[in-house]
Amino acid sequence: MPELPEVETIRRDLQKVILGKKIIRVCVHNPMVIREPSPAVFKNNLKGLVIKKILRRGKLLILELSNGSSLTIHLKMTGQLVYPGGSKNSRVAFHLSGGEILDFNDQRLFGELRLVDDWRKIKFVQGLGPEPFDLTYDDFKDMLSKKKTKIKPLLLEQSFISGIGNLYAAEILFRAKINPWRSASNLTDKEKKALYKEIKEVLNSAITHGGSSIDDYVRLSGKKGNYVKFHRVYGRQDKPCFVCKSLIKRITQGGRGTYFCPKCQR
DNA sequence: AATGGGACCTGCGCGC
DNA sequence: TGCGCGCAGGTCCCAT
Repeated sequence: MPELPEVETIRRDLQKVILGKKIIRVCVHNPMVIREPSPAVFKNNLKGLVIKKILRRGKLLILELSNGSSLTIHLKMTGQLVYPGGSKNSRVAFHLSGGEILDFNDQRLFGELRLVDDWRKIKFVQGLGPEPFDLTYDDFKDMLSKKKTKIKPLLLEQSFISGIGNLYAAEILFRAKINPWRSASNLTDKEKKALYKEIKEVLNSAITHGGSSIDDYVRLSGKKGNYVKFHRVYGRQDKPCFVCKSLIKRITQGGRGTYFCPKCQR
């Protein structure tokens, strides 16, 4: 489940190997993942364009191209980018100059590829909240005080803050010692400060270690990310807390699994 | 505004 | 062995 750290890891990986390469040909093996324009136009218009810049906004990957348009990629749950690729199971294969292939794989077909004139105008992008690393503490504090929502679902809201998903929300709240049921506006200043600090630290550390390879996520090379060994709560239901030995709980909030330590997180 | 549910998909692990 | 079911969670959409 690629979240900000996984997408940023892929962005950095891509930057090292495909920047400046030309898209020679696009093979669409499953048109479902191409959301705009039509698959035929998508294929045709990408041909001959050079990859000029590789950006990330929230969990969205953006490849800016030589004619000013952009290829945007949302991996959703099971999307992967692999290079050098060439897998028979890929959904879309981008043949690049130099002879190698960039594969877009996606088991569950939730992923979204778009070719757009201006990525900033995509509805999804317009709805995104601030990037965690651009956010000042004062702004964050204000944002929290205006929300009565439970803090865990709030962290998942991309319009509130962009890039955090189910896994990192759990890890961040554990490290900030905040119970997932707490209301955002009721957090103490100390808790808000801890939360602000842990959002940056957890995401940063996860990027440093190449993201968390659970389920389908792999880096561009196909290798796994190493952050799973730093997980404190995610996926650790009924296992002892690393801090206090209480058993980690799994509850459901807004239809999503939430892992936490009932003793450390009050 | 907050909250809950279903939809999109598919493979996996479970119980029978 | 094999079948059906629930589950995983990013995002959108609808209902309350």
